[in-house]
Amino acid sequence: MPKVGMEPIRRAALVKATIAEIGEAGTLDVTVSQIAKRAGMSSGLAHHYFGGKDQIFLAAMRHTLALYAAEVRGALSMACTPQDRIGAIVRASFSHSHFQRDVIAAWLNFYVLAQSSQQARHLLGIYQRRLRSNLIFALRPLVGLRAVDVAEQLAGMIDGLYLRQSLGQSLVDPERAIRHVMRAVALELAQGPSR
Amino acid sequence: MPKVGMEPIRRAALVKATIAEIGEAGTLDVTVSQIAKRAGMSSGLAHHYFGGKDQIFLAAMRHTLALYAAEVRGALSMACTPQDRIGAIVRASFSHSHFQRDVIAAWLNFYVLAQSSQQARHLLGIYQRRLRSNLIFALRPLVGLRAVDVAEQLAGMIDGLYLRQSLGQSLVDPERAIRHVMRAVALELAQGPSR
Amino acid sequence: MPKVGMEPIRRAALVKATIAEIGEAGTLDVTVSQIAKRAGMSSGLAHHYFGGKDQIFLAAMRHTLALYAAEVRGALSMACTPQDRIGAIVRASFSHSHFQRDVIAAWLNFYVLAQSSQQARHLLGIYQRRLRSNLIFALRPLVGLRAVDVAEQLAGMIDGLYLRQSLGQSLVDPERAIRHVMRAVALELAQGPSR
Amino acid sequence: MPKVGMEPIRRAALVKATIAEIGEAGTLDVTVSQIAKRAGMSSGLAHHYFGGKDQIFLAAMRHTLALYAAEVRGALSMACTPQDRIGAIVRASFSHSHFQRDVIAAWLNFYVLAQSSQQARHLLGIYQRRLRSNLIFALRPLVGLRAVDVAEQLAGMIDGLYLRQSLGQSLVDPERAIRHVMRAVALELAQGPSR
DNA sequence: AATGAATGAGGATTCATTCAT
DNA sequence: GATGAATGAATCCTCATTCAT
Repeated sequence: MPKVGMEPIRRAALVKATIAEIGEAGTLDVTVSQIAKRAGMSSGLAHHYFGGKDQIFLAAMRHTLALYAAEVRGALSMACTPQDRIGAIVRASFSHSHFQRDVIAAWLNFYVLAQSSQQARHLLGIYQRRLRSNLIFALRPLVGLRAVDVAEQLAGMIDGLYLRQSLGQSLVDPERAIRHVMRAVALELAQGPSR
Repeated sequence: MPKVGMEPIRRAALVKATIAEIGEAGTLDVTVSQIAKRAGMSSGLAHHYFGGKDQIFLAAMRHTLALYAAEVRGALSMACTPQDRIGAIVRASFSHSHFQRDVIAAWLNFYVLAQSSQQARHLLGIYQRRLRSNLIFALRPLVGLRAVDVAEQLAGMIDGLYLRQSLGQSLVDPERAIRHVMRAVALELAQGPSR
Repeated sequence: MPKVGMEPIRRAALVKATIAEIGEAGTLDVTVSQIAKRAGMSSGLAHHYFGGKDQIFLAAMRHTLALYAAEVRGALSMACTPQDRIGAIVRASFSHSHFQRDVIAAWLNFYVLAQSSQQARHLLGIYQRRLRSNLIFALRPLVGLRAVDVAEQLAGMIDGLYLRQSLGQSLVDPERAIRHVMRAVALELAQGPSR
Repeated sequence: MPKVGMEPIRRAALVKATIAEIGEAGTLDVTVSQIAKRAGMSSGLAHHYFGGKDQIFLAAMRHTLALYAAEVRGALSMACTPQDRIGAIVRASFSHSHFQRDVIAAWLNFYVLAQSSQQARHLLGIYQRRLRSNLIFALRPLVGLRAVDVAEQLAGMIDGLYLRQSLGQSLVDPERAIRHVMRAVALELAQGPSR
């Protein structure tokens, strides 16, 4: 069964399996064996490629964050006006691929991991700062000095609405979440720029 | 060494130790022995009183939620106007006792626990519904039909700003969080009631 | 089955089992489970008392060294003349309890352990220095300045004859080993003191 | 990349790497991968050539023993008198190539291996018997019937002094060891032949 | 000939839980 | 009521060995 050039394929399979497994269990308490099995390989191989459970988790986190970042970047690239930019960010945050029960649960667990893992904290910090700066950049022309405050407000609302889905008994509804955020944006914009 | 009437004291000590331990570790991966030791007793006794680790966690969660609920209730009881009520809820959500690194981390972990524990999910559901209904009740007179939407918006913002603190490298700043939420409230109220 | 005050008993049983197991296997490649089983307890308990495999090995080594030291001390306490002292040391080195296939094999393995374990090296260093200084002390009155050289010679012979038994197909013969060493001693003493 | 006629080169590289690795680690707990890597090849190839880890160890041992034997043989071939023969054996035992920290550690580990491996024991037995018979042969003309006893004495001293170097914190000093053994020889010879 | 991908058994270690005292 | 001794299942990780390429 040994093949050559399998490394990227194996790694991708493991990352995907990790997210799925965490999402399904709702916990980081998944075993390497479970992950490996879902990815169609032995636990030994998982260790071979990643060196340990921690590294597997971090890789999964990196992947998740990268997917999100790519989604935001793609949406932003098509935005012409500041208003569009804000909409792009919000919509990407609740996009189909990002806004699924499993992924949300994994994301939540990454927040927890960040409490005890230096590296996880670092990764999540990058996400948070990027979201913040993307928002500020888009808001500056519209609300001037209030941009920082509004960005924090919106970032909080995005994260919070996202988080609250992890428990939602009802089906997740991205449109509803998007509408909530955009409503707050509209009200702020209506105030015009500060200074 | 056996004493009578110790049960409530022991239980309280264990609950407190559990929150502290989870908060410090940033994880639910704390051992019963650690918790018991911090509470000044043997692990066996912890089991004796709670029956198992899960029950200890649930008790800690119940306690945390009850504290928060009491804080909200207390604040609400002094509020006269709808506006006051909203302010009371927001302020309670970021109150001193509730808005500390340790407690926030524990809270975050309870969200995670809720993914895999029916009972934890139930408890957290109560919290979410209560927050939502408290907000709706206060908002109804002010924004009419929009109350539900605004309540969800605000609940999301509260949870999100709260959550974002768990990673914040900077010191937690309740006033700033409160200001963000109240600003959104003000803008909504300025629209007047719908219908 | 839990009892109180078992710790010293358990520890002693584990130490004894460790030496027996190493002796029988001829290797440090024995599992904690094997040791624990031979000592009549679970592997978990072995860890509980010693904290890890390394610590178990070190304890076994310490015990072995202590036994030897006690044997030497006892023999020395009854020696009146320098000659007696030398005889006591040599005889203790090949005493019944010390000169058995199992114990010799364990001892040999401790030498190996000392190559990679700082602590084991430390322990063995103590043994070597003590043997050396005991010999020098006894030899000084008899051979004067040559004491150091003769001590090293004898120490080497003792260790070497001891070591060679670990492979001996023939039955180990302490008397023969003792005779070899004492013969070398006699020849040196016949030279009289230097300077 | 496959080449022909590589076998002897590969085998030699592996043997050398094995001794170096064991010497460095101070343990037989080295992996085949480590050895293969040091020898500049894959672990698979190491298995291909030797069939298994045990065989690699045995080959390394055989090589080490052969080197020593060659050294002794070479030295003996230039010895004319029985005294010279003894000196040759002793000097070879502490020759530069043989008396290095790494090699000594490997040698010690081979002693351990001999406890659990029939074949290793066999190899070491050959070494021991050869040393013994070489000594007896050289001693017979000088000490007559005492040859056997003296040979055992000297063999013990050689092995013991060699062994003690493996722990020596001080630099290894072959001259000193040689002097110790030769001193014992001189004293015995001074007694003249028995019977 | 050579690689390194892949497996899977084995072992140290941890920990919730039980229970004799 | 209280302890902590004791168990054993569970998990991470390592590594010899095999084998497709």
